[in-house]
Amino acid sequence: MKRNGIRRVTMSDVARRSGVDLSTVSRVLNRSFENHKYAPETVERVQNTAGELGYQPSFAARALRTGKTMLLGVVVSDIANSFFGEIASSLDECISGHGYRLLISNTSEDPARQAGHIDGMLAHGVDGLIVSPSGEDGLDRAVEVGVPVVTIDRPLPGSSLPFVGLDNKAATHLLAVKLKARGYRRVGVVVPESRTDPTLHERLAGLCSALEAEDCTLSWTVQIPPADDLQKEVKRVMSDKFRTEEGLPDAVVGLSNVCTMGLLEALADCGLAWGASLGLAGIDDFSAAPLVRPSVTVVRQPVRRIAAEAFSLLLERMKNPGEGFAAATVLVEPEWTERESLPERG
Amino acid sequence: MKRNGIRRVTMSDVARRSGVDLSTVSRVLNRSFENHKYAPETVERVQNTAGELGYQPSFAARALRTGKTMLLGVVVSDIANSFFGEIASSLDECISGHGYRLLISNTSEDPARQAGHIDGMLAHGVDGLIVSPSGEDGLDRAVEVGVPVVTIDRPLPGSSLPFVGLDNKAATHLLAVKLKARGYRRVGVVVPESRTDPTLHERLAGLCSALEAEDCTLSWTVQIPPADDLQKEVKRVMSDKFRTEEGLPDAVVGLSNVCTMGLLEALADCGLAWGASLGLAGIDDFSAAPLVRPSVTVVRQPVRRIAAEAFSLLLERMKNPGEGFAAATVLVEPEWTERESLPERG
DNA sequence: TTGAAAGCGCTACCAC
DNA sequence: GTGGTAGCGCTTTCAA
Repeated sequence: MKRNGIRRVTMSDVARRSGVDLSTVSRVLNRSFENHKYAPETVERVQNTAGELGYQPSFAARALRTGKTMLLGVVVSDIANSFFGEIASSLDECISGHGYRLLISNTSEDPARQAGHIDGMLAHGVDGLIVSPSGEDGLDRAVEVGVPVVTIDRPLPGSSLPFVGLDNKAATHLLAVKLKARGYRRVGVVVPESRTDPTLHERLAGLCSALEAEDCTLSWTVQIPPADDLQKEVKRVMSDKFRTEEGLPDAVVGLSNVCTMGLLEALADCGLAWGASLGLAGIDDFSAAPLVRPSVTVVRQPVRRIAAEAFSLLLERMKNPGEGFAAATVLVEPEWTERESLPERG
Repeated sequence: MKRNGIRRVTMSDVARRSGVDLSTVSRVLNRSFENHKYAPETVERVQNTAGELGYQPSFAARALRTGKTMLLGVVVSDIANSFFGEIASSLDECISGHGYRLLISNTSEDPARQAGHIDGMLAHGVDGLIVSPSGEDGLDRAVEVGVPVVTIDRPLPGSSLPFVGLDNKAATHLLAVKLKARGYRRVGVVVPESRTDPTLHERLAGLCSALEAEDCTLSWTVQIPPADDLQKEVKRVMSDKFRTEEGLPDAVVGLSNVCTMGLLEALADCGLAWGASLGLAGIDDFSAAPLVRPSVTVVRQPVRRIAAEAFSLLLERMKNPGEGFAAATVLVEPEWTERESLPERG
């Protein structure tokens, strides 16, 4: 193969140069010594010339032969979101040592784009797929061609795909218990309205019933319609609400990190202080949470664990292709991250 | 090719099913009609059967033949950093419509890992590479095999690789002028000490001379030694400094987003208010900047433009392989982002 | 312990 | 307008 006039070093170059057969080179370099006891001197000679020539295997050729590309597809809604950034970073760590590489794509919550990206990744022959699904589009194709898929962050409704994500029930329960224990009775909630992310409904429903169980009242729920810049939209809507409405609940809760950030902006915008007078908490951490004053108490998702579990599930499925795996759902426990915005109520 | 017992649909399947030759299918599906006027009915038949059969091209096979994989390698120090997250997201947007996919890797500022990742990406046959270099390791290999490289964020010292990044001179000049104009005379600076990122030296040197030109004084410079969690390290070091030292400068400046965030933590930690009494500004925006009170005025990097310029440079080089390109350096202009932390001095 | 050769799916050159 | 075919670089079965 020539590219730009520079011919890449191939196995047959190494073979010719070291006076052995192509297949010998292949076996030596792939240390498939199980069935082939090569003379130590042959091994050494081949390895040396490979080194001298600067031989690099061609994954494309290997993929064509073996059907394995050592490529993992990662499809998320927004890689610029710190949550997915950390997921990507953790996955990168997980795969090192396994020889895989990460193919990453954004869907922007657009099912059509998701389908396109999954199709593209399948065409590239990814060995496995980690998807934070914005709808079911494209996923069936993957299953059809036998590529293992693990979903993360939010399950795909009605699907039996393996899933790894936060235990939202536990998270909302934790939140409700803390709110109650600290004397907050009437709480307001803000949540994005999303057709593609059932997690948000789950959190909302979970918080509702958990609050009820704790004898607390859900003063109001604000659903933020989808928007290009969701955080700004939250700010806008909530600023309006804070300005026009009489009375505040004891505490407000953001059900996703973007929500809580928008909420923060709205509060500041309206000159409302949070903390002692108005409790504030969120689900999902964000980089500004420890920086603002009072700093924001949140229920954290153990991001690195989510990534690790997802990879391990995927690895298992890639190693045993075609096996019938039981539906797997790994719910990771939330982590209470105490900061200043939800103090004991005076 | 079988994978997991599921045979993928190939061109010859389509050919057989539609009663034409394999090569016809190839040409029809690749719309290489330039030299081949096919009968409309043939075209339609082929396209239909391809659709029915659910044919998906194999990029591996195509790559083996053509030497193009439609894969772009992105090597950065930390994909979890919002700067690189946005870069990745912007690139993802840029490539859509060009058919490329993104292969992303973290180096954690480790030259050895960088070399490993670049090698791996070359083995996968990436058509081009976008690198935020942590040293020169591995880059020569890419150049050797003729794969175009564009560096971003920080140039590789002594290298003629094309580069796209912030105009640091302009950024520090802007900062100095604003400081002066608003009555800040003595300024303290905090900057990470890095062996792999010349940008930071450049910013420091730039700010030094710009301040001098404006008749301002550099009260102190704190260099933060490399650490696992740099932000925490900044916080630690600066908290110490603020607590033990008498007197404060008129303003403090963080030379990277992580620095400014750590600075923020340190100030809060020491009960120091920024804004009116102590000016605060930073280079490089971060999500918490508009959220804290007073919100933090920064010199922003036009991230999306950096990504777009880098891609366009790369595209040009990929399209004209082997051409001798003049060394290209694209310096993008900083954007003054006015917020509250650097008011006119009373 | 090593060699020969088939063939993965595709593109592109040459024929007709 | 369409068909035939070589071969990209590699793994792997079969033979020796």
